[in-house]
Amino acid sequence: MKGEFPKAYPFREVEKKWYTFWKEKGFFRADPQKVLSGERRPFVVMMPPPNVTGIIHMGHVLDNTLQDLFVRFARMRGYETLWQPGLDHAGIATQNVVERQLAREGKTRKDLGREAFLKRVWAWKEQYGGRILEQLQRLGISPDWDRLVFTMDPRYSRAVRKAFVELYRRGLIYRGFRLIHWCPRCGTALADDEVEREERQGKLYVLRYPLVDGEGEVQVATTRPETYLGDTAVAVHPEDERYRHLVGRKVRLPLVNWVRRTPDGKEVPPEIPIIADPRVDPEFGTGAVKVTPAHDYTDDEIARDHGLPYVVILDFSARTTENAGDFKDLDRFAARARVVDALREAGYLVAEKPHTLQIGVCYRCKTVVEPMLSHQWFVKMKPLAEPALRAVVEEGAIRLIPENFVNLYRHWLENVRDWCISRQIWWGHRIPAYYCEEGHITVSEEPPARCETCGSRNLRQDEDVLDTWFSSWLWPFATLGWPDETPELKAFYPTTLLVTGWDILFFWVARMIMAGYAFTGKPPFRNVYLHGLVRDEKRRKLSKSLGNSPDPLDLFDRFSADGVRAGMAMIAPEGQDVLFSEKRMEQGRNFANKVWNASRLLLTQTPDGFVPRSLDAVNPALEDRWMLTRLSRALSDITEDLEQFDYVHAVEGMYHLFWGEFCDWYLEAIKERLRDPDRRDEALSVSLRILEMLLRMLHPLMPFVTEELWQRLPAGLREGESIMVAPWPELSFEDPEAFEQFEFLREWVIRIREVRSTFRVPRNRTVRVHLKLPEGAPYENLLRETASLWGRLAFGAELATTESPVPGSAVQMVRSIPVYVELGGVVDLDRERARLQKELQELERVMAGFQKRLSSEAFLKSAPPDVVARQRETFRELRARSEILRSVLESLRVGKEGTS
RNA sequence: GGGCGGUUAGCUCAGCUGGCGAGAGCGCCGGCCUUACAAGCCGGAGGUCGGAGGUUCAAGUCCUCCACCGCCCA
Repeated sequence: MKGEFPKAYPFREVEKKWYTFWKEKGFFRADPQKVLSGERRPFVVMMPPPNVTGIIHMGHVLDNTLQDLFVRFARMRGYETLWQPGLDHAGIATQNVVERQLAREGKTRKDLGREAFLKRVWAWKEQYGGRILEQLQRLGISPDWDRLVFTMDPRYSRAVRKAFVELYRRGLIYRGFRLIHWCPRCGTALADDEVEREERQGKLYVLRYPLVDGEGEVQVATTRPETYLGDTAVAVHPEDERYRHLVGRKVRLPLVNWVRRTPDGKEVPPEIPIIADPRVDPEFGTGAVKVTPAHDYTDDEIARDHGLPYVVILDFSARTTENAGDFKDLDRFAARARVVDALREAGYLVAEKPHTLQIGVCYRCKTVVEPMLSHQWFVKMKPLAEPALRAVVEEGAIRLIPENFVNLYRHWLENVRDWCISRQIWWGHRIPAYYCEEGHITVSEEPPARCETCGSRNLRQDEDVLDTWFSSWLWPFATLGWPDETPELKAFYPTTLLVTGWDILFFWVARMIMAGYAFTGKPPFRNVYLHGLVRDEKRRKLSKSLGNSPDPLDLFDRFSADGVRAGMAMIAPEGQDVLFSEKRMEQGRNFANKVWNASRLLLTQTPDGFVPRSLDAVNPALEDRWMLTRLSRALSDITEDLEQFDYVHAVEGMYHLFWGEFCDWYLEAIKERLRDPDRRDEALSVSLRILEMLLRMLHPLMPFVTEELWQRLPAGLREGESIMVAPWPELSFEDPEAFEQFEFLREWVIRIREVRSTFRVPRNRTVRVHLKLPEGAPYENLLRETASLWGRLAFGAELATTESPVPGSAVQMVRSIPVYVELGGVVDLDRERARLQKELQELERVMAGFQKRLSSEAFLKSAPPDVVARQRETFRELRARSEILRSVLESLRVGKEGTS
C-alpha cells in the first residue's frame, strides 16, 4: 500500500489533483472521427449554457451533477462522448450589469454611444465573464472544454443571422405593428413567456360614464383607471339583460376636452360606443368594462373584431403622452393617482375597493410590464410548432422524462402565439435587416450593397437586436458548426440527451425542437430529462434576498464535491422540486467517507506488490458467492436504470449495495479470513476485485474519491490510466443457492442480535444458541458448518452442544425455524410469554387472510398459477411458524410450572 | 374560469403493466469508543396508502364522485 491512509477522506488534496490530471490527459475530449469511422457510437449532451454574467448556484450544481453522471456512465460504456459546454451572452442581463457599472460613473449607455458601449461590454466579458465555468469545475464535471462556445462568437453569430434570413425567406419572420409586452425599465420588448405573473394588491375602481344622448350613465369597473384616457369603447356581454338596451348608444369620457389621435393621426372623439362582446365577463365588477385597445391585450382583440380605433396614452418610458391632455407627461403610477383624484373631485368615481390582481412583471427585473403598440419582428410559430408537436406527442422521436411533461408541452405548443424577437437593447445579435430611405426592407446575412427593392445604396441596419433565445434555440447544432456540414455535425447530431430544469421547457426546450426541425429537419436531441427546481426545506425558491441560497463553493469546501454531488442526486426526486438541506449534503459526504474507509480496510491489509488471483483461480467462500451474486444482479439493475436515465433508482441502488450489503455484511463476514494467514490472499483477491468493480460503478456519481482509491489498488486489478476511462463494470455471476443460504444467515444473525439487544447482553459476552429444528428442516447443516461465521457476526454466539434448549431461553423465529438463545436467567418469562403470545396472534390474523384466499374457489380458478403457488408457499411457512410458536409457548408454561 | 399534477410512516419520497404479510433515506427511541469508518456500529418503534362509492377472486395500484394542496394558462 502506497501513501498515507488517513481516517477521513482528505478530499481537499484529492480533488484538485485529479481534475488537473483528467484535463491534461484529454479524457474529456470527443473525437468526431471515432464516430464517422464507425469505431464508436456517439453519446452527446448539450450543456445548457450558463449566462456569461452568472455565478454558480444550486440549480447549476443539480443540473451539472446529473449531466456528468450520465456522461461519465456513457464514456465508461465506450461511447464517444461529447459534452458540449458553452456560455450564453444573456442580452438583457449582461447589458444591465454594464449599465449599472456605467451608472456608478454617472453615465448612461446613450452617453457612450452604441459602439463604445459594446466595446465596454466585451471588455467586461473578457474580465469577469464566464467565471461560473471555473466554479463548475470544482464539481468535477467532464465537458469537452476545448470546444467551449460563446453565443456571440463570430461563427455562432453567423448561424444566428443565417437562421433569421432563412425564416424570413420562408415567410416565417415578419415585421409587425402590434401590441407587445414592454418592460419600461429595461426599455425593451419581451416575449410572452418572458412575462411572469405575480399577485399584487390593487384596487378596483368603478367609474361613471354619462350617456351622450339622454339621461343615465354606464358604470364600468377597472383596475387601471388612468387608461380611461385611451378608451375607445365600453363593452358588455351580449347576453347581459342589464345592458342590452344600451348597446349601440354612446357614452362620453369624463373630463376629456382635448383632441386624442390614433398613431396614424386620426382624431378620436371622447364620445365612445357601447358594444357587445362575448369576451366580457358579466360577473366581473359591474359587468361593463372600458375598452382601451392600445393598452390591454383583451381590449386589443375586441378592438380588432369591432374595428375600434387605438389611442396610445403611454410612451416607452411608461409616461403619459399628448393624448392624455391635462394629464400628460406623468409616470404611469403618478398618472393613476392624478386621474383618480380628478375623477373623484368631478364626481365620476363611484367606488374604489381593495382588489387582488394578477399582474405581469418582467422576468429579469420584476418591473410591471406594459402592453405597448410598437413595430417589432415576429416569428410565426404555428408552422414551426407542428413538427415539434408531432415529434414529441405522436412519433416519440423525442422522449420527455418524466413523461407527464408531454401534456404541458402539448398545451403550450397548441396555444403558442407569434414570438416577438426584437429587443430594444444593444448587446446581442443585431437584426440583419436593412432599410432604405423608401422604407423597403432588405434582409441579408452580410450587409447588402443595395436595397433589394429599389437598388438604393443608402441603407441603414435595424437598430434592434434579437431575443437571446433566438440564438440559444440553435444551440444543439450551431455549436457543432451549422450551417456548415462539419464533421462534428455529422458525427454528433442529433444529440442524445438534454438535461435541464422544467422551468425553461418553453423558453428553450420547445424552441430548440422547433429550430431543430426547421433548420436541420431532425430532432435536436432524443431525450430530455427535466429536473425540478432547487428550493429550501419550506419549499421556497432559493434567493439571495431571502438568504436561503447556499453558496456551492462553500458546500464543496465543507462536504467535498463528491459529497455534494451524491447528496444532490439522492434528494432529487424525478421531476419534482428538490428540497435542499444541509443534512443531505452531510449524508453525501458520509457516503464518500464510507467508500474511503471500506477501501481503507482492504488496502491497509494488502501487502505491497500483492498480485490478486483471478476469480477462476480461487475457491470462493459462501459470503463471496453471495456478494458476487448480489453485485452481479445489482449491476445489471443499475445499468438498466441509468440507461433509462432513472438516476433516482440507480443512486439508491448504489448506496444500498455499497453500504448496506458490501460494508455491513460482506466486509464484516470476511474479516476473519483477512486475519487468517492461510486464507488472507484468497479473501483479498475476491474482495479487492469486488471493491474495484464497486468503485467503477460509483465513479459517475463520485468521480474524485473513486479515482483516488482506484489508483491505490494493486496494479493488476486496474485497466487503463484512469478509472474515468475504465470500462463500466459488468459481471455475470449467479449462485442462487449460496445467495439464499447467506440471506438466511443474515436473518439468523439479526434475530440473535435482537435478542442480545432486548436483554441487554453485553458485547463481550458469548451467548449459546440451540438448534432444535423440526423434522426435515433445511439449513441444519448450513448452520452447523457456518457457526463460527454467524457466531462472530452476532457479536459472540456459539452453537450449544446440548440438544434441547434450556428452559428460559429467548426464542426468535427465522422464517419457520426457531432460534433459541440461552441467556441464563435474565429472561423475564412472563414478558417473553406475552411477547410470543402477541406474535402468535398477529400471525394467526395474517394466516386467516391467506386461508380465506386459498380456500376460495374463485381465487384458485382465476388467479395465475404462480400467484397461487406463492400464496401456498407463504402460507405453509406461516403455519410451520405458528406451530413452533405454539409449542414454544407450551414449553414456557412447563418451564414456569417447573420453577414454581 | 380552463388545464395539468399531487395527496403512502414525524419529514422527503419509492412502490412498473392490479397478486404486499406496504418499502427507503432522514428523523425518533434504546444500546455500543467492537483496531475501516462516532462523518461510525447494533437493535427497535412508527402507516385504517386523503374520503366515499364501484370494477375484480384480489385495489396503494383501475373507474367515478368529493375534499384539500401545488403548478400552468386566462
